[in-house]
Amino acid sequence: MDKKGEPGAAPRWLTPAEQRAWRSYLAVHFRLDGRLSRLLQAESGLSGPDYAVLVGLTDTPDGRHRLLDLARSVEWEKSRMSHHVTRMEKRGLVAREECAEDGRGAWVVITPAGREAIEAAAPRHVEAVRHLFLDHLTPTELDLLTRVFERVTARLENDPPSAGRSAG
Amino acid sequence: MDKKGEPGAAPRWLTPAEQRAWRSYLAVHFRLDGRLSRLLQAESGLSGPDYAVLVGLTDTPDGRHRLLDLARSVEWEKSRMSHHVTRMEKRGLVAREECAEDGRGAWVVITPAGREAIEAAAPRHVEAVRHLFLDHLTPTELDLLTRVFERVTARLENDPPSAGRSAG
DNA sequence: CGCGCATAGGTGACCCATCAACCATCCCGG
DNA sequence: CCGGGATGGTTGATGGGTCACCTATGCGCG
Repeated sequence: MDKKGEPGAAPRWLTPAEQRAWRSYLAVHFRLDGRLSRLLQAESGLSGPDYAVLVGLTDTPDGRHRLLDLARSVEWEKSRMSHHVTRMEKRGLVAREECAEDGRGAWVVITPAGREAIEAAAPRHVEAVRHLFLDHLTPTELDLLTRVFERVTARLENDPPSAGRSAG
Repeated sequence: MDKKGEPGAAPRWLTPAEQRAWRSYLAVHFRLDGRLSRLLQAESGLSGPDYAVLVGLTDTPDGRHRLLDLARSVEWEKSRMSHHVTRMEKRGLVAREECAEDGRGAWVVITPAGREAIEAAAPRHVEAVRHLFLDHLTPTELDLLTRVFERVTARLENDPPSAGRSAG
């Protein structure tokens, strides 16, 4: 990461403080991700994506969502959701149902087995999130982190993928 | 994410502030990741992992590392590194060489093409990291984030994967 | 009504990551 | 000098993610 010189386009390398910040972010990102998904898998037989889908489904009273809505709620593309639902269907965690109002549509419904799975998984997962992350922040830090990250997310959203900078 | 009641084991759900913090973290994580890797791919024809490998290789003067060292430097398992090196080898970005000192060993060496690739990619990538993330933090925030994240990483490291909590 | 575009969803190919073996070498003790 | 564990690295199966493309339905407009 620390490259020197190389002028010509004057790349503006990161300052040491920026580097450190960025690397610390990456480190948390990688480790936390790995730990949480391995725990989830080991303790509940669910992958991170499985968990996300089931959480998405349980936030509606009847445990059903249109496929694309569900995809949007966890920020996936429809094709990923379609593939994933197919796999989860085979494992009996969710089911597809036809949609009367819209002939092209499909409902994704959580099955009793799916409900059991997430009800077993959720408390442990929440514990892990606390234990591995939240518990190490003071309330002040938690608050600041929230504000910063919400701001970053907002900026990411009104800066459309292909614009912003650089000709490309 | 907001589940209620469900006593019996008294799961300690997240407080609203904690939920917000956690969700803001996840949002940044997903979006930033997606954006950065798509940019890298589009502008330089490198994936995130490709970039990480090349960066790892260029931090030594002769652009070579033992496979396992390289894996450790980017926090991968050896098998992932082996597979990835195989693919990058086919694309001419790196090469494998036999290791004289240790008969089982293998060197991974960056090729001239690899060097070109990363020298083209790095400035753009750094710009993107700034533009999408660092530029939205004040120096104070940057600093606090660094401290918090370094602390979290440290805790993750001395809390071994299978210990810490919960019977299982 | 019929054209055409937009939208909901599915599919297959390809790449990537993980896991569980596996092989070779090194090194230590006897 | 041999047996065995540790170490360095590879491989193949499998599940997951992305992309490009395809189908079918909905919907507006002339």
